[in-house]
Amino acid sequence: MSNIIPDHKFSVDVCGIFKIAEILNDSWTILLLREAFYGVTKFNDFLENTGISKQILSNRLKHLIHLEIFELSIYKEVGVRERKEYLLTTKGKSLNIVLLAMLESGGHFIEADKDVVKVFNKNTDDELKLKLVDSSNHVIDFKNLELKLIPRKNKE
Amino acid sequence: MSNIIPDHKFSVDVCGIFKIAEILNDSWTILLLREAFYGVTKFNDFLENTGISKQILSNRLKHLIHLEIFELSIYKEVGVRERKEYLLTTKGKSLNIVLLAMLESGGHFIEADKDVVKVFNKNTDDELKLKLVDSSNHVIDFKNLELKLIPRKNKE
DNA sequence: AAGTCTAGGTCTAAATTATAGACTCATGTT
DNA sequence: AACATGAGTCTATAATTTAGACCTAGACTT
Repeated sequence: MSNIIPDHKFSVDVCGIFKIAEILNDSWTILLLREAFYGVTKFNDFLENTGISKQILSNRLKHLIHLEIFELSIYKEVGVRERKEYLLTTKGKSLNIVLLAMLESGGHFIEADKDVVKVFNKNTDDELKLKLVDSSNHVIDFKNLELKLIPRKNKE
Repeated sequence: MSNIIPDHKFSVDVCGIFKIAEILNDSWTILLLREAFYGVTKFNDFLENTGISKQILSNRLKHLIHLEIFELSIYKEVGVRERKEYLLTTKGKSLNIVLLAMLESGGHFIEADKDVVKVFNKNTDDELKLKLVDSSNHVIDFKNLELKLIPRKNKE
């Protein structure tokens, strides 16, 4: 079987992949979210960690705020000038699953002789993988997967 | 806690997220992979389903072949001209987890009154979610997660 | 009080990329 | 022979990115 999600085709506006494609418009945005998930919040830190230009950073942050992925927060410590922070909203944090999937999947594209970052249970040191689980937390194989369109329209 | 992956910061070339950012250079690439996962294989089908231009489609397909995500396959049925197919390689299929994460997470960005696509167990109709599981397939909460750098360098 | 430093930007010109649409070219069909 | 189709390429225009100079307000130094 060639494709993982066979015999399904949904219109563009009901498929979350399309929404994410709109959000992750370019690879800078992915890198900014990566920084955010690593805990970065400040303009200059995004700048230095990613090598993005100020112009693009400014545009992308505005866009991500507009999408309610980041929110702007001003914080002030005594004796220090106030600083701006770009914080992930709840909606923004919901993207963590995408970042974790990228971390896991991207490992396959790192050269075999390079070190690689993986995810572990910090209590047991067991390596963790993303899998599909049902409502009882049982792992379900990809081949038993089906996509369905859930209607949410308010009709009158 | 603000960030899901606190107190970690790895250099760019050991983090799979960076690799994926390189691969998903623009949103067309995400949409092409989406089509591929839905089973599309032909140039013209990618063209019609996504609205991408021929030029960009041609470039992106070449790039994805270079990355070993797609492979070119020629197939021929009797009495019909031979056709080209762009098939996902094993490496390409390893991106399915990212697409599934996008599907799940992207649902949060679809307007509340719009229909939305979700993932189900086709045998039981139970809704499926992506979660981190350990080697015994036990679900582990995000807050018990830790990132570690796995050395793979061949030293002599 | 004058000058300096810093965070978080904006402005500008040049280089790069994207886009639409016309064109190509080989293989099949009528 | 004429036409259709798949899978592209070519070209000119439009839009984006990039690097780097410039800006501004608040705090610090002297």
